[in-house]
Amino acid sequence: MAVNFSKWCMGIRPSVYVKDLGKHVGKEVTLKGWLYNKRSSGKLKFLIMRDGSGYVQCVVFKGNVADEVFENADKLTQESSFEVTGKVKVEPRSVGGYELDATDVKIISIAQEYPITPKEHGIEFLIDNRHLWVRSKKQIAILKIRARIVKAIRDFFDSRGFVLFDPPIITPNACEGTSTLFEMEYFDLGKAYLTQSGQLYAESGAMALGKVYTFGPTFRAEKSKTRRHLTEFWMVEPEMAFYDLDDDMDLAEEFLEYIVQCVLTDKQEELKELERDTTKLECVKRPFPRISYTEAVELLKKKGNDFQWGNDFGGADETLIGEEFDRPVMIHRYPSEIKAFYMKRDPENPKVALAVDVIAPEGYGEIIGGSQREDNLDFLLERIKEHNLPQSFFEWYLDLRRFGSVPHSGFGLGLERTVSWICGLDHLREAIPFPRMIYRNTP
RNA sequence: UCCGCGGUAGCUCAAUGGUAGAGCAUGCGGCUGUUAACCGCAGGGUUGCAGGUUCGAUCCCUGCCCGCGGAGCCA
Repeated sequence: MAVNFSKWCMGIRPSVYVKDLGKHVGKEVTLKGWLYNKRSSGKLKFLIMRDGSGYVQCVVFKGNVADEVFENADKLTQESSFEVTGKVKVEPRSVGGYELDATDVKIISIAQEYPITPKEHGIEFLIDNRHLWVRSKKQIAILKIRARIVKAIRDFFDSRGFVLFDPPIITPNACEGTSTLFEMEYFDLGKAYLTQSGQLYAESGAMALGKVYTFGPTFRAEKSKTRRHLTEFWMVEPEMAFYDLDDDMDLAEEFLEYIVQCVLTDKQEELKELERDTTKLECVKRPFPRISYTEAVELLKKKGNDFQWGNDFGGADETLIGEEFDRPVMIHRYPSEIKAFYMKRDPENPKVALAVDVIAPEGYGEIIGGSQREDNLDFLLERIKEHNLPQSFFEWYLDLRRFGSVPHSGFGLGLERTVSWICGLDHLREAIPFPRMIYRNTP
């Protein structure tokens, strides 16, 4: 019996995407996408199609097509979906360098009046329409760079013997005991919280697998209202057995260099769309400057900032320090009092912790926070008491010191801050598809 | 929570104590090379809400609501 295979084998997916038009010069192709913009000149229409992969200008000339085709082109409104068939030609006058000489235009769906016009809009309006705003050129460029950064992060660790180790999102207590967390009722077990960090769990993973990394969303219920904060953000946290603070810093700088160089190599077009000054990114090469907290305080004082040893740096302080260098700067050995309970104190100076923060250049602030972890059971018990943390919640964590404790270190990198810095954004809300902020959880 | 700024057409903004204006978007018309195209015409408004002052308030005053930016906290 004859079977009509074509009925089952042919879907509706496009056979050609805009980014590949260079391979089809002189040939007729059919593209599917949305109308980005339209200009018309009587008998001549220019349709700018976007299909997610790129943009191409399609020329519809009344004399060359059926009346119905020309009418279809006329009916298309901004963001209407359509299919266009035509011959690909090289055209320097056209954006992207190629152009489609249309022979057929099929309407898929006419868009209603599209709210995001080619003129300027306010940020509130754009965020209200975030689900549509992601179709805009700059947003597409940012989202593509974000995806490339995520791939660079995974590639970096996967190719260096790290194992992905997923921590829980729902936790029974605050990991570090400092931040305000999102609270929930967990059946009959009482209150539970959305995680603020996977780090403590990652330590368990490092004791099992040697080198691990966690990568996922984390949550902070702080009422932060600045361009540097989101309530939901992504963090990658490597954790390594038998790494001290120096090893930790070596890894952090190699990691950042790798991410930036990947974006520079693969995302030139997107960086250009964002008008990013790439010479600033090209500087991001090892070695990064390493200064102690104490040296950073002296630097601030020299710059006329009346900063007291023992305080934590604010955003303005970080910017001042960052300005001194053309690449990320690593600040290590912070006062232990302003750092988390699990950070190991420096045996040579117990007033400071073996911690490191990496400050991005150009005022982007802290993108990495890390440390060597306290591996001594007794010291860790002391810290937990000092911080007034409930020891019972940390028994499992203390077990990691009871059963074959080793020196170990790790750090956390904030994904959106990294995206924001590399893209040169002025607010974190554009670095994630759907930002969650104190006064906004929609769309 | 504190400090500062704002709310006028679908969007971005302007204006004056005396009938509310532009650009974009939308509709119609024009143009064979446009690049946020351009030109002409048209529709589109309870000026955030509630009071007060005034002959008259979008404008001045009071309160409230909403938003934005910054601080603290942090990635």
